[in-house]
Amino acid sequence: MKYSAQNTKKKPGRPAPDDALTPDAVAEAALRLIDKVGEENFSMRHLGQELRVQAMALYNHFEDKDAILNAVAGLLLSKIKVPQGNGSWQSRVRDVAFNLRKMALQHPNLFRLAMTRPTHPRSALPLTEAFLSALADAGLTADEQATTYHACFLYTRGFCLWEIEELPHSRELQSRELADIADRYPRAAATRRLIVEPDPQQQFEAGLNMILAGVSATRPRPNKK
Amino acid sequence: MKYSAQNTKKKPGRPAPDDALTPDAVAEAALRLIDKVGEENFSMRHLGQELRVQAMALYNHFEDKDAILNAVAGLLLSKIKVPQGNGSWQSRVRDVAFNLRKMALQHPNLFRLAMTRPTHPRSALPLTEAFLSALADAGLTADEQATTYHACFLYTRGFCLWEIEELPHSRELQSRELADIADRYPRAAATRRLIVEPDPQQQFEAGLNMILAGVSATRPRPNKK
DNA sequence: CAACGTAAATATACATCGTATATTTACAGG
DNA sequence: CCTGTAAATATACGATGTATATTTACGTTG
Repeated sequence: MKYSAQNTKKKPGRPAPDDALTPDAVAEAALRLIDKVGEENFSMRHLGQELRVQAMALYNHFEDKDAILNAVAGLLLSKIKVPQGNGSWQSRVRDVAFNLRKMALQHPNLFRLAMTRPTHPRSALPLTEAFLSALADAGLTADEQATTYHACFLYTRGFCLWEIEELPHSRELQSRELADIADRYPRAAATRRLIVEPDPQQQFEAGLNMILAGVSATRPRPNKK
Repeated sequence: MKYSAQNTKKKPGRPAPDDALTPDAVAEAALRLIDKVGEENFSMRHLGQELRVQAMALYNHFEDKDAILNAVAGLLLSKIKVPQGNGSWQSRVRDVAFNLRKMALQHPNLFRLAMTRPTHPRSALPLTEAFLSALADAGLTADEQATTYHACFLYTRGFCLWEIEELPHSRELQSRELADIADRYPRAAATRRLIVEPDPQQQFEAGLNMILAGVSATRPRPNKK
């Protein structure tokens, strides 16, 4: 079911000011389209059609497709709400991580894009800052903050990508194959079920808690706020 | 610089048994090719040329391109050596993680493929088993093993992908942009340097140790071996 | 040993993709 | 009003994955 031609018979040439595209409009439309159809089904022609425009018109506003994807990534990151800190530093770290995961679950087709693009350092800064502000309150040195932030972020991102992209496939794995596996790797097969079957939210929280416990263990007397 | 036609003038028809392709030969060639040129420059025609064969010949041995990529992923995973356990459970977990990272650094163009494809559960089993055997010796319950394994694995994979795919880009970020960043997010900018500049090996180890410390903290009295 | 079915290759073709280039149009500034 | 230019269309090219048709020679069977 290819997207049909829908009789776009527009004359070439400069459009009326109100009908003109803007980079923002292009980026927003691209975001909505990818959200709907996934990145692998997103093409310049497809996006053009969504905007009632030929594909090449988009190149007046963006260098190439890559630039559009970068813009989409930045746009999505800018929409993540970062909680202003209340409560213990642990619960603030958790809040940030939970917000990230919430975005992942709401926009599974956009999450990888948002977390992967080079735009990332720039637009993810509020998020980073929220993480670090919590870790600073834990009394960590700058070095420890860096390591801890990195570990928490990588874990959170990795878990969300796993939950979105791998868990669904894992769940439909044939029991035939599972039996085959269980023969030679009994422990791995059993563990597989313990990872795939339980509530992901709890799994996520348990892993994050483990990291936070490691932080506390390394540095047993944090500053009281 | 497109790969040139190199005068492949072979007659159609069934080849001599010695000249015939095999699925294994195709998968190995694909692995080598992707290792060299990266997944995004890997095409059926390109692979065919490597094997002195038209692209369509490959479809006699694999369903489609996706199936070839799956085979490559499995092939690479099967080549990872898993250390048989010596030393404390912590050092055994570290060994497995280090082996994974070693493979990542040796084959940066193949690592994402290997870690992403659905083949994963099947071929990664020896690796999983090695992780779990160490965690079992730590005295963890099956549930705890599952959570811990998952956290360690996600962290390791996430770190390696970051090191391979993001760190290089981060390092060439313009100082102009950095200054811009430092104004509004001083903490994040400072942390960025602490993450991007130090030795990745030490960073990786520090993060992993943090997780392992969390495990020990949660369960302070492991079984002695 | 000849006939034949079929496995494994080539040959050709198509839709789709990103995008380079050329053309067209209408607004904006002198 | 004239004109330069911004923003659109139109067209075209090279790649890509792969469906389909064709060709060839191996292996089997009479």
